Amino acid sequence: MVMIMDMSTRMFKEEGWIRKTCKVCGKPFWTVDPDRETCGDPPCDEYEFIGKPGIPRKYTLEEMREAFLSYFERNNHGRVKRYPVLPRWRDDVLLVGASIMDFQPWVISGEADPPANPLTISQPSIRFTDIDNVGITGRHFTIFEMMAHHAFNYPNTPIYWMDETVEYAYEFFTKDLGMKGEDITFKENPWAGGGNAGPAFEVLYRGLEVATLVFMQYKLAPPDADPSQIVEIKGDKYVPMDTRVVDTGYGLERLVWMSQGTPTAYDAVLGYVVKPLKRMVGIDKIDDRILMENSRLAGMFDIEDRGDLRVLRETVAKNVDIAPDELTRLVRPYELIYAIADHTKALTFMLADGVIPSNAKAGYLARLLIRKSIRHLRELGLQIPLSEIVAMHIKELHKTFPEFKEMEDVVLDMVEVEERKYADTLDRGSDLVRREIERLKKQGVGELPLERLMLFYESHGLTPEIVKEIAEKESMTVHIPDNFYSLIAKEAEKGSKEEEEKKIVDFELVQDLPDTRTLYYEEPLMKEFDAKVLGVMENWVVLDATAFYPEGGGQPCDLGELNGVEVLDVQKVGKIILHKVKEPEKFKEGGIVHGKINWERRIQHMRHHTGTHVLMGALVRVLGKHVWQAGSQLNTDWARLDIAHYKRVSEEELKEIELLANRIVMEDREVKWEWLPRTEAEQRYGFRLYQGGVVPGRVIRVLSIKDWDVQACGGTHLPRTGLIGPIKILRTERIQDGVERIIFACGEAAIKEWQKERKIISKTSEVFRVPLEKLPETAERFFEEWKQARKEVEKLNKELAKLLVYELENRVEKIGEIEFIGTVVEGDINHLREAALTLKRPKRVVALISEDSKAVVVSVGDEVLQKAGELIKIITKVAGGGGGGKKDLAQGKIKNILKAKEALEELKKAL
RNA sequence: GGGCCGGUAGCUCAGUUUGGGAUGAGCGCUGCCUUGGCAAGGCAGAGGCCCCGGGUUCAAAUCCCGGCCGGUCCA
Repeated sequence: MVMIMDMSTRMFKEEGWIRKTCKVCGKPFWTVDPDRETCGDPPCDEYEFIGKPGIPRKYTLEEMREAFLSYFERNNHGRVKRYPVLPRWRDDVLLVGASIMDFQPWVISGEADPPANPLTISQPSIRFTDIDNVGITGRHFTIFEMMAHHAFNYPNTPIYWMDETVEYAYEFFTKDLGMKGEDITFKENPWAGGGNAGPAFEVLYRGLEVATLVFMQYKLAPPDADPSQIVEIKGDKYVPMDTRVVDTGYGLERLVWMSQGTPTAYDAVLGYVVKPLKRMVGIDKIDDRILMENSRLAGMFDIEDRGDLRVLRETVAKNVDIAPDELTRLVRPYELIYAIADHTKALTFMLADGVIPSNAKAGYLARLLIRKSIRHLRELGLQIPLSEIVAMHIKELHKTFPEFKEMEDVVLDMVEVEERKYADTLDRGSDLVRREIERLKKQGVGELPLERLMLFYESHGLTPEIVKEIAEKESMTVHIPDNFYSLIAKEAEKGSKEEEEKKIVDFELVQDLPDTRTLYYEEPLMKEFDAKVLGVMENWVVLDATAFYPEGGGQPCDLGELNGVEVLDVQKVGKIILHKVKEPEKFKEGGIVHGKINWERRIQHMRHHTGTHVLMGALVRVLGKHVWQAGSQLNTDWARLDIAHYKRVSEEELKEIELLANRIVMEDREVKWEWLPRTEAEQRYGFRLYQGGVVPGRVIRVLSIKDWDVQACGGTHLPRTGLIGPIKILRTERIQDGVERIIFACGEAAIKEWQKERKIISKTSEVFRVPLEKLPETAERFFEEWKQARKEVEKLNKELAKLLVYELENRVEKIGEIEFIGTVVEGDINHLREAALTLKRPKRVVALISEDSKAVVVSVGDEVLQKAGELIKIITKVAGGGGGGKKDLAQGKIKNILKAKEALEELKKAL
């Protein structure tokens, strides 16, 4: 069944709107203008506001945002602060690309309350899909603010739906902004994405899409869905949702642009970067006519590769009657400046919100923006640091986003570090290219093969443009195909393979049992307890209550015994806890059991867990607020904490962190935990809560160390930091670009580490027979002397070889024309080879066999017909072993030294 | 998370394809010669666990497997 839906809203009926079909694209749309024939969306219509704004007064970004938010506030919507662009509350997307993503999945599923309902927000959103269009089309951004009003219609509490949504939009546009109602069209265009779908309107005005109104009411159908409920949208099967959501998106930048009528949206909203850059470049002033024609046509284009761009250039050039090359020369600097302004803005948000540049995930996207921007600056011939441009954004935007000021130092440092890294990459790369060219030239190749070009990009980060620049200086031609990057993508596809699915044990049997009471939360120091058996499945026992902590959140499960029977594993399924026991037959439903926890193990887990939080607080304070937990794993005798950080942690910093963490221990601070509704916890403590990753559930457990650290955490903790005992940092590792691993030990484990270290040191000093403090210099001296001795041996070997040579010179036998030296001597392979090579003469064959090392060497002079590699086979054939080599020298080893003489005789015969 | 590239003298790298010999190259370093002094040049010399571990082989910098470290592209 394909979705057919009546989309005639109250306003359309009462105000006499007409439903028409676009004569170009064939899609249905609503208008009050009886003469209108097209839907209003490019390319069916083109921009009509360039040079003649479609909104009576000019708005700045701040003014437009405020106009929108306050309109909806006046209409009973709660105003909500923006969310970070790095979505800490979910792990299925890298960046926030729409306002609705703030409320997925918890609010939409009903597990968390919306911060207000209905609500209004302006959410900075980042999308990379159109990155190649940015700067060129005039309307695409990698970052934009999606202004929105959302209503969450939960099953029994409807807020509002289609009628009201359309009316709000229309009233805001016409009354508050003064847009002309007859030029507004509502185009019907069902929407689907992120597992949800529903009918939607695109709101179009003078050739520009200014808003999208989505009525989310379907979700992807589960495999067991009732067939009568299924609807099909854009080829996928959906079923109705319990919660229907009004999901709108108004383009803040586009509305500002509409009000200013500038040639591009970038001029309207990024002037504070665009203007100074134009000044610095000393850009040619272009005829407005060319600029506007370019914008008008670019607005209808979607650039996917260099071929598309060429078509755009040719079309514009024809219309304004200049050569395409001339047009490119004029327009290109503008495009570069626009792209830089946009990219650095997206970067500012990402870095300030905690993205660390790296070679993976969101961090890679940050690096991508940095490198693209640097290349654009190069192309412009501008030699200013990228951080300077980022600083411009912070200066402009901190009034609206005060958090930028707080992060400024770290953000600018990250950009500088990245800039240096890229400079290194380019330096290394251009050396590589030059060497490769030299090689190719020697082979007489005049053009760089495509395969090399791709290798330079994929393995060394050199774009074809940069390679071309270097190559042409060395007079080597380079041809870059229009679809270069598509070729790379294809290449990448070949390598990717399906990921193996993790196997989860089927615990469906426990579905009907009640939730297990968690005694380890109620009484964290409980070592023994009594409970009732609710069920036994295979070798798993379920109780009504337990003090056994099940594996989770990086903390391993507790071990111990139930009624004296060993507990091997403890797992959690939903809210039911299962104990795997050695002898399940000893348990029966309804029985009472006495549980005993292996306390030595558990207390170490608690020390390490609370210690992790203490350490985290120290890391943030010493390294900066960008530091986030990227994972952690506790064990009995050590623990590790992975953190996002953009450079290696220095020895100095480590000392400071360790000291600070131990001070917090010694201050014996209070550790508290409480259960809070998700939204309330987020609003009180911010997203810093989600250090340990996303936590599920309507209420979440918040763990705080007084004035030091607050996190959502389900682990078991000590009530005071003093109980942790010493915290000892063992070492750090860089597990990935942008992620540092800190390995440490707490409590008894820390003490054991110290004892282990002392043992290593005392053992070592015993070996060297010197006091501890003399160890470094002694080790160094020994190493030096060892190297010296090795050299001495080498030298002596050469001396011995000389002696041998001297002796052997007298043992030449004549076999026809050929001189032959064949004898059994002493020495290792190096020794023999040295002698054989020194003895080599044009008409001479030398064959030496070592008595002690069984090594064989044969050297053959230039004027001898046989090859050394063949001659040595004669020896190994007789005396066993093997060997081989080239024409003039062969080496090998024999098995039977007693046959050495016989072998040499055999060889002699062959000459 | 996956793919690709790399790790040899203090530094930048040849050599790895096809296993056999580190005369390795340039820069830097030390000494001497030339010079009034400097720049520069000439001569001589020092400096290598060929990333680590295992395997194959008579033989591994070189081939295979594993690990560590660095770089890079993609999602």
